Amino acid sequence: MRYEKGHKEETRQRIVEIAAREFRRNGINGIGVADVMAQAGLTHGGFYSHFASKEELVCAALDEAGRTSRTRKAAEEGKSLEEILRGYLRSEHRDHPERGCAIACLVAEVGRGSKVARVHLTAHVNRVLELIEARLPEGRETAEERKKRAMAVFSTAIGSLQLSRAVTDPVLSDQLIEAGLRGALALARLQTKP
Amino acid sequence: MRYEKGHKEETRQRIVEIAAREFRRNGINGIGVADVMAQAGLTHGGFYSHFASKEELVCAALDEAGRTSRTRKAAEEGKSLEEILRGYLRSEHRDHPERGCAIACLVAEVGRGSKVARVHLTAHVNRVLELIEARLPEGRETAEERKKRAMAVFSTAIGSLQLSRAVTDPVLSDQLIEAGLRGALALARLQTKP
DNA sequence: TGTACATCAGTGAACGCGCGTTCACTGATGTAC
DNA sequence: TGTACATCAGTGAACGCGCGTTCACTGATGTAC
Repeated sequence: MRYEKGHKEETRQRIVEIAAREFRRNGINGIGVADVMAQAGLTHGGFYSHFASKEELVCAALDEAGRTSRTRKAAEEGKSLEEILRGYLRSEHRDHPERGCAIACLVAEVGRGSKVARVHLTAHVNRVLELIEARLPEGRETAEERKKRAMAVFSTAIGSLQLSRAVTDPVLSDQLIEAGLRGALALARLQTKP
Repeated sequence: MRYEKGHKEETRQRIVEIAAREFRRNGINGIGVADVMAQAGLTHGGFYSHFASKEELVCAALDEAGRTSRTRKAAEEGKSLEEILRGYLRSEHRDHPERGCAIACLVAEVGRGSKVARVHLTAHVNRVLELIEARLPEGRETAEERKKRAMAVFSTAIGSLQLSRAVTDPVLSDQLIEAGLRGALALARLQTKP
């Protein structure tokens, strides 16, 4: 064969990594297949020997973003929930969506998109929720209550991050991040009642 | 003149209302100028006698969505924050983005878009935050603390609404809404500490 | 060892399509004389 | 009162462009004999 063994897999991986970055930066509609391929040093025609469609790339990119998520990495390193949330709700994350949380960048767009992509996003969401839940302080609550506590924490985090990115007032933007952090931390400590 | 006085204004208003609906439903990139005009019973060519560009329509639609926001309406009717949040975090709202919160639908996309559109979204965000803040239970906190409390409440609300829309598991979706509601209510009651 | 052939990742022209935008035009009405 | 002209919201063909996708092809290498 022309290329060493594993070459194609490496190329595919490179494409997926670039896509994961560019989709987060520009939105799925904001970046084209040809652009991704060019960034990988290839021409657009070769794309379809790796993927059946752009949608398939979207799914692979969502998985990749989930797999390499810094939140997950922090969790694996044994960081506490507070540390994880502080890593998530900071200006560096706000200013660099391309290497940040894919859910915050793409929830709405994926939500409007194909079922398959939504399934991949859902898997990612579930993993993050489990990760948060496992790090919640103990409490006398049911498993479902606990799960909902994690959901509220994560909702606060992605909501404030997104708002902080969209808003034009830099002071407001900073406040949103900080408010989100405090809120998420407070909810993590809290046992919500029905 | 061919048309009665005010005709053009009425047409423009019709276009803006349809755009506000369709942008929320499909995203800004998901609906074209020609489509909006067709829904208004017009042809696409006439669009540019009303607006200089699609971007201008986006701004007008964001303003319209803010102006006719059900949250704002509920607030004007004297509803409490709890009632407002219960109106926001319900399955009906999740299932009908087209007549719901434009911020939840479009934060990310507008955030990636033009400065002008972001300015209009920011104005909308500020109005919602003021509205929440004014309905927060009293507390011994600074004005800024209070404002941040409102921010955390709103972040939780839009975050959980968006997640509930994107996720494919209907049980999880319902849980996300409920968790968001409880979380937002808890944060509204809470005085977060620095 | 040398030659013919098979393989296959990647190329680049081409396709159809939808988009935002432009523009010469229409035609019903109001206005001027 | 009648005629000529001005107005202007809306029409629809056309524009250039970028997109996702297809496909015949290339050319370096491995394999068969």
